[in-house]
Amino acid sequence: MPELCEVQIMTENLERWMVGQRVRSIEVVDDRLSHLKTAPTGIVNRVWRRAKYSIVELDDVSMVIHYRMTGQVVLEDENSRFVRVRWKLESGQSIGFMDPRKFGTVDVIANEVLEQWFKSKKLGQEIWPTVRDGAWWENVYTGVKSPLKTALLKQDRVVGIGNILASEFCFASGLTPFQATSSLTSEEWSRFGDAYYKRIEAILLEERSEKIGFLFEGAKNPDAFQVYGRQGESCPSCSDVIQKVQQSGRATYFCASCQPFES
DNA sequence: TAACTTGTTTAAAC
DNA sequence: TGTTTAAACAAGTT
Repeated sequence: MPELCEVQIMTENLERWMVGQRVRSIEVVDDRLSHLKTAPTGIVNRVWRRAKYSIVELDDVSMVIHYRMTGQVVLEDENSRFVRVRWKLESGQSIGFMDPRKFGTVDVIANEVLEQWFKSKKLGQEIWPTVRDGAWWENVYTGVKSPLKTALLKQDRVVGIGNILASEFCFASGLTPFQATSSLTSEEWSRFGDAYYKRIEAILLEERSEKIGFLFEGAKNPDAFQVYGRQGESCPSCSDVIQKVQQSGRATYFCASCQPFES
């Protein structure tokens, strides 16, 4: 479930591993990614993130990685499993795209059309590292009536928030996930603006490493997650119990005391 | 075993 | 038209 924080960390890792290095060959393991067999190799000039994508930029083309549910990039070792494609570097190192459920994608896009390619995805605005204040959030969700938590998942407004961060941000700002987005006051948006950034920073701090712990089998969610996956546990800021409900077909976690809903 | 998990796209509904 | 919701899809885990 890589979202903004995890994609950011994996992008930083790819940057450290690959920039300035020559990709000597690309080894396709999963035939769904056979289009990578003919992808150009060469020096990696830049690695950057947009929304939940990592972009590995060579001279003429970029490889655009989307992790979906279970994708990860790792510096391969003997423990690497579920590798669908690997990039062999001149240094001898191998970068693997591990993806057990195979939902992830790696597109090869010519640099000259990359901007257009992203434009077709109709992606919204970034919320990190640029700090967005309450007025910005209020403005970006103008005209959105759906419940707050559902609205946060709309990638055409704001990118990077997935089902985990959506619950986390609501909790951190003391807002109910069920409130109509259009009914939030400026004061509430202001609280949201203060809270979300701190949550991202805290999660980045805890998760930043060569491997994202919670993405691996059997691993526990980070302590930095305050409500996600914690149904039945006690709320970190009061004595109430964290609840889990279905909202628009997705799991939503919240504390009814800290995030009261009065309709 | 079948339900559950997710981000994204498409279709349908409002 | 713009917005919202539901369904569908991928495949492995429980």
